[in-house]
Amino acid sequence: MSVTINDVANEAGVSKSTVSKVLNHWTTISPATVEKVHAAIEKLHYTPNSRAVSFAKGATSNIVYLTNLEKDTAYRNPHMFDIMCGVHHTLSENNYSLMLVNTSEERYPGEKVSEVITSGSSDGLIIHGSAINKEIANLILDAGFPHIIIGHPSFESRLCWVDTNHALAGEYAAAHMIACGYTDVAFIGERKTDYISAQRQKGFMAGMLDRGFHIPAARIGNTDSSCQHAYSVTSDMLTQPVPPRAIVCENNTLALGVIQAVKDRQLSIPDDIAILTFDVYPYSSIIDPQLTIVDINVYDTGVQAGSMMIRKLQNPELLIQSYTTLPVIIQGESTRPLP
Amino acid sequence: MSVTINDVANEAGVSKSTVSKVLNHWTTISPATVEKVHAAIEKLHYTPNSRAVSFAKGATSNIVYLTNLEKDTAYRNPHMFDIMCGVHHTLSENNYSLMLVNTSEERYPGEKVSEVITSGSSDGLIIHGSAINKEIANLILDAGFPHIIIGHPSFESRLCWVDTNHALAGEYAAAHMIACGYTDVAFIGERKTDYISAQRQKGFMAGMLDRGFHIPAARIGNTDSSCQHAYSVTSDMLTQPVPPRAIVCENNTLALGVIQAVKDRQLSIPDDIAILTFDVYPYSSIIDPQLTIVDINVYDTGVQAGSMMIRKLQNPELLIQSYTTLPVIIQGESTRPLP
DNA sequence: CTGAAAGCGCTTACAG
DNA sequence: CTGAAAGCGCTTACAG
Repeated sequence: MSVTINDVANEAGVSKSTVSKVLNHWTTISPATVEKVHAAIEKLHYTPNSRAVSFAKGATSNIVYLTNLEKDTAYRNPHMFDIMCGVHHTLSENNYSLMLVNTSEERYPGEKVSEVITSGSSDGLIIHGSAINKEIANLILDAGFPHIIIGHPSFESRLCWVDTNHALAGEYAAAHMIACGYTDVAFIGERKTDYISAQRQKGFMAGMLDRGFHIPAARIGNTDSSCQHAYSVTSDMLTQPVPPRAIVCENNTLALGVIQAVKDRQLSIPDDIAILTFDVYPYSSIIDPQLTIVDINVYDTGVQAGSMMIRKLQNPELLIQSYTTLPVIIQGESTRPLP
Repeated sequence: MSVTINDVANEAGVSKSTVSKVLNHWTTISPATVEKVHAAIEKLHYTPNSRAVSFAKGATSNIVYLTNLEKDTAYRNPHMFDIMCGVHHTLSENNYSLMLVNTSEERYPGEKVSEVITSGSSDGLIIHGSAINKEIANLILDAGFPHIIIGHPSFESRLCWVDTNHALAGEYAAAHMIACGYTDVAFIGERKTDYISAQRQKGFMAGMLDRGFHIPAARIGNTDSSCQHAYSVTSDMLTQPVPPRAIVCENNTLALGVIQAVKDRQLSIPDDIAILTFDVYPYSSIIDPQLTIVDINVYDTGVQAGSMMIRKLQNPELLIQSYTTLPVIIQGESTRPLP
């Protein structure tokens, strides 16, 4: 019923080996033959059966995006999908397809990865940071399966990963504040155990120190990552004899609390207190005033991960462990150079 | 190198046909044989090669989720991913995988669908409303390819689709308002040409009328879908001699403008003006006050679409055109029964 | 530069 | 209840 390589071979008057070689861009076929085969393909509207190709080649041209998918992930963590879109973009350009696999409903840790590896349904694995754990790490390392992890794993290993440099983003925040003329800057972050928050804080403090400004402990506020807690921590800070001139908020949710605290004390942004935060978030656009943001282009992180995967497939020995995407400053109304 | 069906057959002392039958749950195999085969599979850690299975069966156990993916879709339209998660959940339960395909970078309309259909890389197509058009419709109908479209297509056809009943959601809004005792209720919607907004408005007005309350034209505000425009339309409405007692906002963005307009006139919510909107949105949680919402569980819509696809695969003749997921009221602080 | 032939690892009529 | 054999539609050494 559907057109096969044999039909094309007959139509073109060549063997199916030759058709196959044309399809796979072998350089040993004469231009005239290539021409004939293409004409036959056009005429018959032939498309190779991808199941047969996969089977014969022993490869799928498919990559799995492994992640932890809960019912409301789309709202709580849109970044995960933005990354996925970036990955998809690059793979698609390279004629790879992307299959979504969810680790959240596994019967045992590593179940899905085992399946992917042993069933041969995919040539490589891109693993979102939310899904990685030791079981999975061991499975892919033992099998030598091509993989890229998005986000630096929390444990040492020979895993391949790409990540954004959160400490660098913290430095960008410091540089921006100093450039505006703010030298007395506070930092409101998450719990001290939060990796990203700690990195950003570290980078921020180092960036300030490099430029000659030491941030004392009193200017650092750690929260339970709720808006409410950010509000109270900020309120406390603002009642100190000398309040800070500017505040760096580690994320948009904290920023909401910080802004409210500033407004409730009748202080104006940025004239009394300047504010900066990290990451464009779903509700960034409706925060009043529009915040200055140190943004990480996570779509680009996905694009990078996709490229790395393509490189791995060509050169499986490659050990990739790198910080890729650079932060970028999105200027809002919440910071302004001092006169 | 890797374990094949022959290895299992040897280990179990049966033919590979028999192993295959055990794998495919044929009922004609004796319990003793099944036992032996399972033991061999366990011992050898055998997993069937999915490429070979696909090829031999002529089917992939894979479904494509076709959608329009732009760089910032994850932020602008998280619903699309929530639906996708629902689809994935159901398919995964039924041992189907989900492949993501993007229509936004096609060289011509229908390119991706043609590829999917003719290459046989997938057994069915779930199409997000953002990706459907006449070209695609014709391709899948001509090929008789199993498909489910999420969202009622804007043109008549024999396509299979599932959708949520937006008019019904409008009725829910009316019923809730009446139940609270609000009878003079305004509706702020998008442009008149917006399908979802028009459906919600229609259902709302019908719901009010059914309960004996006619909504006059002066109580309907159409906007260009911006927060700002919602603000001005609402402000105008509130300066009328008799302002409405409650307002139904067709979406969260409009609600932001409406709330601001109400607050700027020193009116309190819900004591002076009650407010209700549709859909849980990324920033719903930070709107002050928390709004009462008529929500459509779009994850469930995805789940339904997945189930329908499974049914279609079993019975390709099935014509599915149905409204599935029911709306649900999420009570917030912006409406309250009158004393 | 081209083709005949083996083979990829399963499934499934068919025969027994 | 079980197995031998053909076949799914390609790719790829190999020979010429």
